[in-house]
Amino acid sequence: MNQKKKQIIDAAQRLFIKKGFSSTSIQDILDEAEIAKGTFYNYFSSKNECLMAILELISEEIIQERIHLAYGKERDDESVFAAQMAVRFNIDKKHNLMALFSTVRGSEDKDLQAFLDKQYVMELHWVANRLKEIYGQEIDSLSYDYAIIFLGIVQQAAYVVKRTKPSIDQTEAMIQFSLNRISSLIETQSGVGNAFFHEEDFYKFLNVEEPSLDVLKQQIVETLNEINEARFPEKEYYAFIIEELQREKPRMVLLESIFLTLSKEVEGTINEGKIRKVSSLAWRLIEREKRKRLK
Amino acid sequence: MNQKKKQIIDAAQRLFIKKGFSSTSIQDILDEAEIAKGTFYNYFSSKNECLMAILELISEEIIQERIHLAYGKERDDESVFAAQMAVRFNIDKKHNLMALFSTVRGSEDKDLQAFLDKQYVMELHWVANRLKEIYGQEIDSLSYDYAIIFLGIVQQAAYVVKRTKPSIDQTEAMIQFSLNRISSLIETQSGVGNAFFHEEDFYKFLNVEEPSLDVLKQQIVETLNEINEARFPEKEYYAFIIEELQREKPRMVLLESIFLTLSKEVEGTINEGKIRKVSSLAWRLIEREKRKRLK
DNA sequence: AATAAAACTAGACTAACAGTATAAAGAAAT
DNA sequence: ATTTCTTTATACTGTTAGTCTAGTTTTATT
Repeated sequence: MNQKKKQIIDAAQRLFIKKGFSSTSIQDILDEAEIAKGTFYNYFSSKNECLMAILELISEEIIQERIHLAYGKERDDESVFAAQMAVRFNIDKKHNLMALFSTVRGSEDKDLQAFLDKQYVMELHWVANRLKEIYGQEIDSLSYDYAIIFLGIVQQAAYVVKRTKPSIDQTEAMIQFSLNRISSLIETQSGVGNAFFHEEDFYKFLNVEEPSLDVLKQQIVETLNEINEARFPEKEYYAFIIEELQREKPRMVLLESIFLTLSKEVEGTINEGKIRKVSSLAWRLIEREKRKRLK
Repeated sequence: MNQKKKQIIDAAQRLFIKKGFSSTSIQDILDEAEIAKGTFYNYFSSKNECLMAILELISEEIIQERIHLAYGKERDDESVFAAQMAVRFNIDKKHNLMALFSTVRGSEDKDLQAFLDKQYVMELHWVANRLKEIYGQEIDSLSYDYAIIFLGIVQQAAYVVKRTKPSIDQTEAMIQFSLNRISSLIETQSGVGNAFFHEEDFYKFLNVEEPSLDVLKQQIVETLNEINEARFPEKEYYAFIIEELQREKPRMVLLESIFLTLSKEVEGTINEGKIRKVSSLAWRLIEREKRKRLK
């Protein structure tokens, strides 16, 4: 990411945390970032867009952290899932984001609304798939029902906990509470009744086709090419990844491992952002491949 | 309620529905209500306060409607509860309030936040008590857990339904879905494990003591006295209520019936608002008495 | 090194807005 | 009849988002 843009985002984030979103004026951001107004509007067309950029970064951070947590562990390990769920709350806490998110939840800005809906559905997909991995493929048709119920419990519990016991960190306990309830639900009525929610519903409302595997691959290669320059020591990684993706059956295990190393390698460098992006693309690819092979 | 105040609230509500909360300026409200700026600030110190007044009215409307639905029915009738839950969604729909509520959910205004928290906790209390009535007093210690889970499911489902199938009215189906899940949860694990949430937690965070029965009675009498003027035909009702409340053991069944008739009687008159308020106070009183007698 | 293109700065400017203040007209109460 | 409260109309202050322009600095290209 561009240095100025990063500078703006950092400043904005500091201020949003400190003063809240709506009490932070654009002028405040200009002062904090020590840039001119024109520069700001060169990168963002509004405060909302700046906010979206921040939220996107955080979202990538969450995905990244979840990958690390899962690495090397069994996919049906419930405690891994619990830890992965906790990531969102911890990162929110770290960035004091709760307030930010809710600021934005009720915005009347169409773009922002669409952006949040999209993030929400991505989370929903992820939860549904993880539940399937943990409780078995037989819950398949009900996995979205369960995902919605689970997210409902977690969010509601978080809301209440935050207001009743803001001092103590109850994140773990709260997630465990929600997990107990959802697993109790799943165990007693798996396969019973019809699903109320279906995967297809979400594609429709997101207005996106699930991208094909080939499209995903191409996006990864493209992004890699953008950063693939001789002077970087990670050059071999990039070459390998691109090569591997061309294969008939890319060895996903290898790729997963490479991305993990790579994302540590570039931590703090200029490429961090792009690698994070490419890595989250790759993760989706890997997920999809695994699912395909299960069927 | 004062005529000018009502005029302002009506205008504001129309505009909030039409244009959204944050896109409605105070000037817009002045134009719509055909009043001067000074008048507005005479009644509300900000747009937020005006909004709170609107939300409060709606909240009373919901309580009122729920009372009507329950009247004469068994307290453990699940379908009554389903209908009562639907009230909130239908009224929200009627006033196009979904947007309004979420607009406000993330506000950084302290007062507004406190106001919403309070409304939320009142809803939570109500749900917890209704669940106890429906599924038996033995779920007692867990009733807040269940209430939170239930509200979580309902809200999440509503959020998703609104985005996936905004055209069809799925309110009933969605509530039934949530009810099925919560009753399945309750039946399979009632009495098992410790409660995660407790009634006391909410008193603490609301910074309110649960008002004593006497305080409730007093509030009712006071409000009644404010409207108890000779020229109103409902004079006998008021006198009777006040008298009945003085008794050692007020006959709650009588009072409930009187309030029901009374609230119909004053519909559309100048006293409607006050009666609604007094009626919701009385309802809490009646609830409390019934609970006391069960123990 | 010269030049062209871009990114950036500083600040002026407009328009919308919240909220305060005031003076005068009108209504209600005593 | 007089006082008190409410309402109006309008002016004023101060803040904000966003546009625009003219000039400067940085970066890439030849």
